[in-house]
Amino acid sequence: MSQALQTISDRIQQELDNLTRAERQLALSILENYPASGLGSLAVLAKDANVSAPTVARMVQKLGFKGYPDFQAELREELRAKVKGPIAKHDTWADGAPSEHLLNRFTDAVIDNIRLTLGQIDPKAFDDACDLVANQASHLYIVGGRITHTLAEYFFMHMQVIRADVTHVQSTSNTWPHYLLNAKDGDVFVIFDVRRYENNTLKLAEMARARGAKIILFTDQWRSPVHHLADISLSCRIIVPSAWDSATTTMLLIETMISSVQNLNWDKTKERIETLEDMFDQTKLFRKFI
Amino acid sequence: MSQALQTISDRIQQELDNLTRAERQLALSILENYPASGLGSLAVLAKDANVSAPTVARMVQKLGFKGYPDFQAELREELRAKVKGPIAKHDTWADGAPSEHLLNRFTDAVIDNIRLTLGQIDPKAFDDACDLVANQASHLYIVGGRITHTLAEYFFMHMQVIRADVTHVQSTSNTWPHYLLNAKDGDVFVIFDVRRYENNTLKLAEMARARGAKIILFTDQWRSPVHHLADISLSCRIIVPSAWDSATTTMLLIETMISSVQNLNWDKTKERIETLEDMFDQTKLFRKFI
DNA sequence: AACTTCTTGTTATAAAAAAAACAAAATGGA
DNA sequence: TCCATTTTGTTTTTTTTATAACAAGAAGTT
Repeated sequence: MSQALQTISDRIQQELDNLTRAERQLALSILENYPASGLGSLAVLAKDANVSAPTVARMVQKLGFKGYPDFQAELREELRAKVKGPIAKHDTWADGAPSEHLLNRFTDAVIDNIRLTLGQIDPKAFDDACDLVANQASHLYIVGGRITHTLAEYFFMHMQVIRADVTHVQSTSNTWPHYLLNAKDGDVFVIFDVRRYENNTLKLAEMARARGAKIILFTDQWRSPVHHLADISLSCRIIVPSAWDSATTTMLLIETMISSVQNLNWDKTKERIETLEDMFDQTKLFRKFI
Repeated sequence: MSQALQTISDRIQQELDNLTRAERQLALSILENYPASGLGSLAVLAKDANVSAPTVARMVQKLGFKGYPDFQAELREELRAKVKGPIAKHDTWADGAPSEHLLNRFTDAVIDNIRLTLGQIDPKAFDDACDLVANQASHLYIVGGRITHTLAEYFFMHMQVIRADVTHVQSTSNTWPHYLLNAKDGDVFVIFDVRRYENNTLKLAEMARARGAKIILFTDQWRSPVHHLADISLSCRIIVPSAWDSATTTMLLIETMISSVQNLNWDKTKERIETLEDMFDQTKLFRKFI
């Protein structure tokens, strides 16, 4: 009955280190849909977490409950207290931090960026871009600038696994003209350029265009001058409460594109991925996929 | 799956007139502690409302449920949806694309990752980490692995501007032991390690720890083994509908930290940035703003 | 008042859920 | 590599839980 100072959620997180692999797997599954998942039957909870029923029973006992029913009773009590409690505990992202905390303000801004970015993106254009990137008939060049080169590299790293004929070009380097010598008609350039826009990148885009290459541009809401040359432009909101701009939304689009391209190329990529799975198997920290 | 537009609470209130005396008594009792009371056992609910068990069974059937378990299942589903909050209710993120489109599914997953990550982060720990990173008295080492090195570099790039004495170490490189020779007691290591966890990174962390350094770890929900050595661990959800894991949430935390550290160091950073801007202006690498 | 209909509760039964007992598998140390 | 220990899963048993069947009671009608 005595509603502890800490919630069951806190308690689980605190004990996370003392739990075994299967128990931790279960614990994370509970937290995933807290507290709803814990209010169903033991068997369903076990199944959702891909562990056996006794594992559930054992874990709740480890957490200090008499048994699963006792665990559920406290969960319900907690829910009851929360609903009754201070009207609508203002929804913040980071529990236990005031809404003025940077964690909350920053996250608000990023969610806003994501919403606005996705809201104005043309799905057709995005799909077209994915098709271009997935097309193994043409060479793929990935171009980043001073700030964006990490994003470019992240994209490059994944593309390298997914397909052949990928090159990472840094526009700030003075070696990039060499790469362009090899560019053929129909090749694809994925260019990253956010403010402050870089002259080198623009020059590179012009020359790529002149050689008949397709250009896909990742830029910000104000759009790099490269967008006049681009076949497809994807602009992301980058405003956050910081002296710097945010790359999080761009990252989201990049990752979505990676996933999409991977699907498009699945037959050809399969083996490469299987190798990757083998790598996962090597770590003993995860259960094999069911 | 089809979560009705109206909640069960609405449904009960709407049916209130068609219910008998005992049933109404029960209905009001349910609404009293909604939804917690409905998530317990039928018998307890009956007792709390001073009605018999069959009355409960009969009423939920009158409300259109197959039986009490069915009623509970919907209650849990409702709770689940409510916890996710209004942000998740966003039917589609990309206008003009069906909800099955990868853009929408991927964004859903990322928002979920952000929500769950922020929900379990300890703001105090985060602030402490920022303080450590901001402290210019100690040298700052930033460590990335095979996959995470782009994140590490992104963080490094910003830290380089904000403060002095920053080093970027790649744990996959075989030169990192040299860096450790210089590490002193009290120095700070920011380490990135997500699955599959890298042995090199663990070794590096052990040695850093042995030399008396503080360790801040960015990892995933399953937590790299480094977390046993870390003073502060920040774990991010990374699950997305893709063969790859998502770094977007980690990026969000990194950027928030950058912003926070920048604020903490503002007096000292101000000049650095101004100097840097001058240098860039002179090299004409960039266009002017806007 | 007596009959009918509708509501409610008690008891009995069937279904399910949780826990215990046991066996297999994985892990860690010598 | 082998053995001891821990962890995990399967099967069985016990308990709990929901519902069905039935009976008592209340309300309303003629």
